[in-house]
Amino acid sequence: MKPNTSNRSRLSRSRAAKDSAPRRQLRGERRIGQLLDAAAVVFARDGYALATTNAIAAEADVSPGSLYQFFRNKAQIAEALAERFVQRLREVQATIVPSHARAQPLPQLIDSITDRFMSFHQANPAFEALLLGADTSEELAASMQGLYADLVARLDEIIRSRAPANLPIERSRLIAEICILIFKAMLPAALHAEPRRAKLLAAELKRVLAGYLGPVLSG
Amino acid sequence: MKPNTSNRSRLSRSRAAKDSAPRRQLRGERRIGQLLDAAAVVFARDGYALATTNAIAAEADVSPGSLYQFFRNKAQIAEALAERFVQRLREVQATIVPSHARAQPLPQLIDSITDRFMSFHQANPAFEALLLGADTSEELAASMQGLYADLVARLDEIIRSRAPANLPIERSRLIAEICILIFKAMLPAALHAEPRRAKLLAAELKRVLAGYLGPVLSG
Amino acid sequence: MKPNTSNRSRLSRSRAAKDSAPRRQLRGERRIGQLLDAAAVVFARDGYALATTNAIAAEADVSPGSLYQFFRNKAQIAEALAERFVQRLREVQATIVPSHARAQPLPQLIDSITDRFMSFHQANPAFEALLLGADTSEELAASMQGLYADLVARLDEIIRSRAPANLPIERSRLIAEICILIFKAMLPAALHAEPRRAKLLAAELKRVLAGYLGPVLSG
Amino acid sequence: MKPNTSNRSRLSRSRAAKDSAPRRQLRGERRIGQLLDAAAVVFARDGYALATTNAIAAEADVSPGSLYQFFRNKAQIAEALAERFVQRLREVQATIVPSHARAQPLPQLIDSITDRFMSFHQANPAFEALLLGADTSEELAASMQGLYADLVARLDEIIRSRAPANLPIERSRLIAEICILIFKAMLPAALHAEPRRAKLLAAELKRVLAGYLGPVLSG
DNA sequence: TATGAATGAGTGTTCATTCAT
DNA sequence: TATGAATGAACACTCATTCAT
Repeated sequence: MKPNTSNRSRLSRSRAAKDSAPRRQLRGERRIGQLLDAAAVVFARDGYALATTNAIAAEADVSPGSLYQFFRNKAQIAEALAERFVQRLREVQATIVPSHARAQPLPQLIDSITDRFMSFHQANPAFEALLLGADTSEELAASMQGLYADLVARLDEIIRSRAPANLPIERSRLIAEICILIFKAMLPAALHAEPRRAKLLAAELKRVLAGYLGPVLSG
Repeated sequence: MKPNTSNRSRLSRSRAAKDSAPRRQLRGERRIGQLLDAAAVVFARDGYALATTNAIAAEADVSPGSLYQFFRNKAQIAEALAERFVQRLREVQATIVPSHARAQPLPQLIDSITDRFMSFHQANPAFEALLLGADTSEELAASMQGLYADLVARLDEIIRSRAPANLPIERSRLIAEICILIFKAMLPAALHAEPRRAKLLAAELKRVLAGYLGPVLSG
Repeated sequence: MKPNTSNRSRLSRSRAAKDSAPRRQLRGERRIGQLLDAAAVVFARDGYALATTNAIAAEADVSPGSLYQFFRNKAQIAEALAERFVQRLREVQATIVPSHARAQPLPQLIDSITDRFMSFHQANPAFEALLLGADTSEELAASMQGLYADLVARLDEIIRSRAPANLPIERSRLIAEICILIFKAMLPAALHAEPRRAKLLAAELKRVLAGYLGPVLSG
Repeated sequence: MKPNTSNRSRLSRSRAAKDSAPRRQLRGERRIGQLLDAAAVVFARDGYALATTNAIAAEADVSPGSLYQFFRNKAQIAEALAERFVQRLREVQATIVPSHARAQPLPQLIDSITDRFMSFHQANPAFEALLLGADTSEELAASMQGLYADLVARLDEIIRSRAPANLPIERSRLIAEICILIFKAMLPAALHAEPRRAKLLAAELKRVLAGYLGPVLSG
């Protein structure tokens, strides 16, 4: 969310006195928002590799030059967008309260969690493009990796809260990772299928997870 | 397997095979092989979208024009490569004998099948790029779709051979599809991980499948 | 006259014209002018088919990319150039006043009209390349067709103003078309000949037209 | 008709003793015939500039390499084809007997001549492509120029045979040239029009020529 | 002599990025 | 700060021509 810092910090310091600075900054944030919205649309439509910065600028109703006022390059747009998704995902995660999680029967828990993430993806189709765009920058990969680690940690926490105490830490972490991998796997199929099939796939996904987690957790 | 036919067929049909023709033809086949090998390297390295035909030609130590003697365009290279993978995969499939499959205990069956496919992917890393390259041509997509359908059918057959007779056909098909999806999901993680972790992931994958299939099959 | 609209319209509509916008727009128009001038030179020199967009860009002292900021493709350059010729030709046509036309003796009328068009072609040698480039786009063909229709209509009008009232409409139209065909035919010969011969050819052209129109018109 | 002479003469001399030489030569002539037929088809279809040597070779059911055994380059194919047309045209010309020509009334004479040439063009559509392909080689241009000169001379002869004796030579030549120009002008229009319109145009063409020649010749 | 693979400069076009205004 | 023209290297692909066989 602080893109192109190297260029801007020097400037912003020397202008801090002017009273129009905050407004300008605000305008900048709004522009960044516009651009990320546009990027989300374009990435979702064309995929990361085929998306063009000009298309993003056009979608944002902004000149190509303007885009580069806020982002160093195409990769950084994806990174910023990923960061935004991270924040939104954190909000989704926040709705999963461990204390609740412990109280529910397993199938119900799986249900509620998968449903939450599924609808997050439905609402943010560009996230998938970023997730799958394997050829993006290292920084984006790192960003996604961070997000992934967060998710894993969260899920790990939930798993551990229901698992027998003697479950090794490495194993619970691995299980968490696997669950996310499985989810990621079924996501594109479920998202792009027609509704009837999508429902079937979602139901099956839950069965898979239940079958996997059942033996480990207290059901 | 006879690429760029459109350019060549008119000639080849009406001309009798001369003395040196077979050798020349051989040279052509070898070139096609070289080119596909090169394409596999480049696709695996850069992904389909970022791979350039010039890079493929260079990797094959061939001029760009030469490449187009055998392939109509970039997409057709991917298609031919996919076709090649399809054939290799069919060979892998052929080693999975249903009668054997019925005789084994479930975990062992899962083991042997996943190991086979896993090592196929290890040996053919470009296959992943084609599998994931969402923006490829429709024909390639169709080709991959055909391959996918074959796989599903095969797996379905095995599942049905072990499942209770009253398992609805649609459900066994769906289960087969899900198994493949799961496998596809874990593939990149397992392939790109360091060996120790790869082994862990593979083991976990088998647990997932066992957990999923166990309740359905007699095992 | 607003080339490459498809790329630009989305932006330009929703953005208010800023202070320096008109100057920039002016620069754009000037560039378009430069490019069309360059295209005229290259088309005249090499013909449409052999003319390359890079050559046009080079002739205009502009990068190849720049050219595509204003024109979608090679065909559109030709179209824009044709449009420009159409406008210039319309101005030429405007100098042919029907009332005058009626008053003059036939040979003098033919003289003035052919001279006008002849010098138009001398001043715009690229027009010939476009007129003759059979393999150009459909849109260009349509554009030229429209121009042709205009010319025919104009000439038809003049012919009818001098012809006996019972001359069938279809016939006067046909005569107009023939006149233009003849003119078109003699054009390249006259344009590329050395001045002395050019004069002879022009004189002969007038005789041809007079010989053709004389019996039909009251002259 | 002696293409690529520089390469071949040396060879053929040293092989003249072998008794299979004539047969080989015969085969060569046949190949050249095939290639020129193919070139005619392709030039007529695509125009000179867009025609490719590979397309010609394919149309002739011959390899690209073979083509270059007989022709130095693309331009030379056109030249050879032009030469062939010249010969065929000479045959057409031969059917126009000056003694007959003198005996006929002018309109009838014009009729018979234009009809002959018109049907020649209908039978040899590639000739038009060569005639119009302004961007071809200088040698082809020269070839066409020679053909043109022949035609002019022939027509000139006919004109002079009917004209008053005091008609200056330069003028009769010019008249002949103009007639051919006019014919050339109306040709494409007439050839590519639908039959009804083609007939109208042909009739009009004759009127033009009659109107032009009438005052000069004894009708 | 015939083949068809091989060449490589060149084509039209794109697009991430920069720059003058 | 915003604009959009400008850039130029790169891309997919073509084709006249050559060359090994």
